[in-house]
Amino acid sequence: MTKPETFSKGERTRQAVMEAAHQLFVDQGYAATSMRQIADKAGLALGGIYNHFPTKESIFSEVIVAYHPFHQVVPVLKAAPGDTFEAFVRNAAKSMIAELGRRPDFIKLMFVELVEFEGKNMPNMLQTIFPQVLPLVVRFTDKQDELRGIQPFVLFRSFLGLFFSYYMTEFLLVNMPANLFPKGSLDDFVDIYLHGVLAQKELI
Amino acid sequence: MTKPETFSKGERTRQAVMEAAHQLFVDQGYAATSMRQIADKAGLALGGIYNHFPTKESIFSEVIVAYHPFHQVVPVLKAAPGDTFEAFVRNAAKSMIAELGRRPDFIKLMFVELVEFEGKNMPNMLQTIFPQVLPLVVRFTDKQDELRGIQPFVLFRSFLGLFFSYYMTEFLLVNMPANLFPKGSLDDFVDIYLHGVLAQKELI
DNA sequence: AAAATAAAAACGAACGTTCGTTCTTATATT
DNA sequence: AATATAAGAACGAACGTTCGTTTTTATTTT
Repeated sequence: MTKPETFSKGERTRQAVMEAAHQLFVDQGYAATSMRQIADKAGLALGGIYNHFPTKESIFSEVIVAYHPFHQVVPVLKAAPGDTFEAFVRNAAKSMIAELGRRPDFIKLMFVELVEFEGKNMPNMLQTIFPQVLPLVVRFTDKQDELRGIQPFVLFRSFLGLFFSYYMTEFLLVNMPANLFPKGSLDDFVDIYLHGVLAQKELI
Repeated sequence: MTKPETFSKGERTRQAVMEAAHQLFVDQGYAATSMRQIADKAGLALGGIYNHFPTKESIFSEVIVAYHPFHQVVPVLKAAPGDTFEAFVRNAAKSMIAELGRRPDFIKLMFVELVEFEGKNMPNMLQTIFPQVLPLVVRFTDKQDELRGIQPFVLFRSFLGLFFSYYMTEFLLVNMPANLFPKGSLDDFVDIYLHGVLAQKELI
């Protein structure tokens, strides 16, 4: 008598609504997406949605939480193996980019929230995730002896910033006409970061 | 009789409409901003707008072009002084962050466009700016002898990425509750970048 | 197992409101 | 006098939400 493997009818359409809404929000933004579009895409009538969600905003709230990429990214960073700082960075960067790469919708979703809900009291992606992400800074403190005495927070922030920007530009380059900007390799970025923070010593 | 210093009445209200629209788009996004709000903020009646702009979209197009931050950033990067690569990077980073800091609306405006107009054929900020930005890569090629043999494009992209992410996180941290993340200093980022790309040698 | 009852879910028309745009009329500007 | 601009009422379409009702699913009673 464990958790039922089969979802109830209600639960299934609830999921369908959220998935449809997620796609539309990512494609068009929040305000430009209508309840009718959501209903059509989810395959039910307009009024039926309101058996599962009280308002349009509540759908967005739940989508934000459910499709939060840190559900995948945080554990990956937390568990990235590596005896040395270098090994950790190489593994962590690769895993993080790989996980994010599976979620090309993430940036759009984050931007939609930033653009259309900033200032309103909504479950904020960044605010809700910072408490989760912050403990990861320990992984940048316990190998201090190999580094050039940079503050752990700066280490962490530059790590996230550099590789997030790699992910973001990679995403943007895909949507560019022609290859104005040649795609790069992640290894180059890892290389730059490691040379940037490690004490002068041999690198692999 | 050169260009008139005094703007005609029409030109002045035209500017007022654009400024009002810009503020509202940045605050609320495009779809969530109504023509009536724009009219109110610009201080004229709804119908009056249509003497100057044919559609709401046309207002957005012109706002995008007029408020494009690269009008300030590109020249700054192009002219950043520096005999050595290190001096150039230090000056360029500082100037770029300073210029962007004067335009906290930029990120929002870029995101609004990305979120609400991607796919539609509009004057795209990134697409129109890449041709302008691309020539700047030469500043990363003519000092190759000081560097560790990294491809110029990778140099450039990691430079932009690292410092743009610095700017963006600085922007986000301001809108954060409390100081979950301590603010950093730009110098740390410059330091990391320089160690990351320079050949092993003394740094200032 | 069958029948009766309750609960959940789906429907689609209709509500009042707001949207972008157009139109007509009045007022400044030149 | 001619032109450009402002005003604001009017338009139909679309918006999010509510409504009463029907249909489906689940639970209880025989």
